[in-house]
Amino acid sequence: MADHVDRVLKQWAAQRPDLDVSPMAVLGRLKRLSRLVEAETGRTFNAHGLDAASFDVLATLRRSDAPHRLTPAELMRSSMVTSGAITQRLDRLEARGLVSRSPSASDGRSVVVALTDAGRALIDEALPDHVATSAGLLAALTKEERDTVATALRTLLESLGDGKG
Amino acid sequence: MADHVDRVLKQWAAQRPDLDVSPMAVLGRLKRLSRLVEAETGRTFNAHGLDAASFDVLATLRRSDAPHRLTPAELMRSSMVTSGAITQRLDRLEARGLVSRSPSASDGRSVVVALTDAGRALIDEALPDHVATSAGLLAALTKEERDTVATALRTLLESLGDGKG
DNA sequence: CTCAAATAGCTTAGCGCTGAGATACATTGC
DNA sequence: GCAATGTATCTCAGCGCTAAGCTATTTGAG
Repeated sequence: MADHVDRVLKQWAAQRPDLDVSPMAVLGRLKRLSRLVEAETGRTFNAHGLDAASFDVLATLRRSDAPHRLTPAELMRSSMVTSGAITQRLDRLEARGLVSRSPSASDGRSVVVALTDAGRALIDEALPDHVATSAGLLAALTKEERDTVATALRTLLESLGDGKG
Repeated sequence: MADHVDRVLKQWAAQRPDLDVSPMAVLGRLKRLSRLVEAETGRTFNAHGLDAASFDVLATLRRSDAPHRLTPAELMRSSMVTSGAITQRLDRLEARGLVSRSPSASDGRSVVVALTDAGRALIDEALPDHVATSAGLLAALTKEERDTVATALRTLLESLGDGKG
């Protein structure tokens, strides 16, 4: 029973026995799994005329309190992409009529992004599918295993400063 | 004690209590952690004049049996990127004199990619740094926790077909 | 042997993101 | 009140990747 990373670790043990490459057992799998998960969830997004970037923005708006409005700066902090990326994501979503931009009343520099009715309808339609896809991706683990992994990943995220950012 | 994903889960519980979003406790953290790890390891690569893509190719060659030769197709299967991406990665590495391409003796369609002396020197210099960075990223977990996570991630990868591919 | 199907590698248009920088407005310290 | 600093958003050139498609070669079924 060996996955790709097991083979990689074995190769390193043969070629560089002086190095302790055990961190790769976690980080190598994290990277590969992340890619596979992105590919699979991406298919669900596509089925609803979306991609991961658009879904990310719509879902972030949707889960914020009604009336589902956030500024580009808030979207940026939630998404881990640069301000330029948010501008472009919003350009695309606005062109499709899924979000609206209006000037902020309280801050002359800022903009308020809101879900339109069409945007809200689309994300509410895509969400259950996305959740089902996500559950399917984790089906190989028991609930206890999922909790253990979630807890460990949270510990790592907190140690890296995610949570205050 | 709450990280970004805890807040997201709480928002979903308030906005869509009908959905079981618990898979996001794992997948949301996987995504964020993956991004943070990429950013941090990327800094180490940069410090050696590399990026993740170049390091990936050089490391894959380096850990294969001496004389560290692989075909583009083998590099492609190891890296989870398309053949076009491999062509371009090799173009860049070849231009810098870090790898060489020569026609395969046994298959007229194929090419053999080899680490040059300079390429091998560079990857051998960068590797210990990368391993140290990787270990640092996991410092918040005990060895037992790291093993538990690695095992769970392997289970997931195998369930998704990684390992036979 | 032959020819259709599979495989290897390369090409290129288009895409989303980054990084650097510009502009406008807000806040802070004096 | 005002200058200096910080913040919010947008712009855009450049980058690496994908997807689709091309050529050349190998494989395998009949």
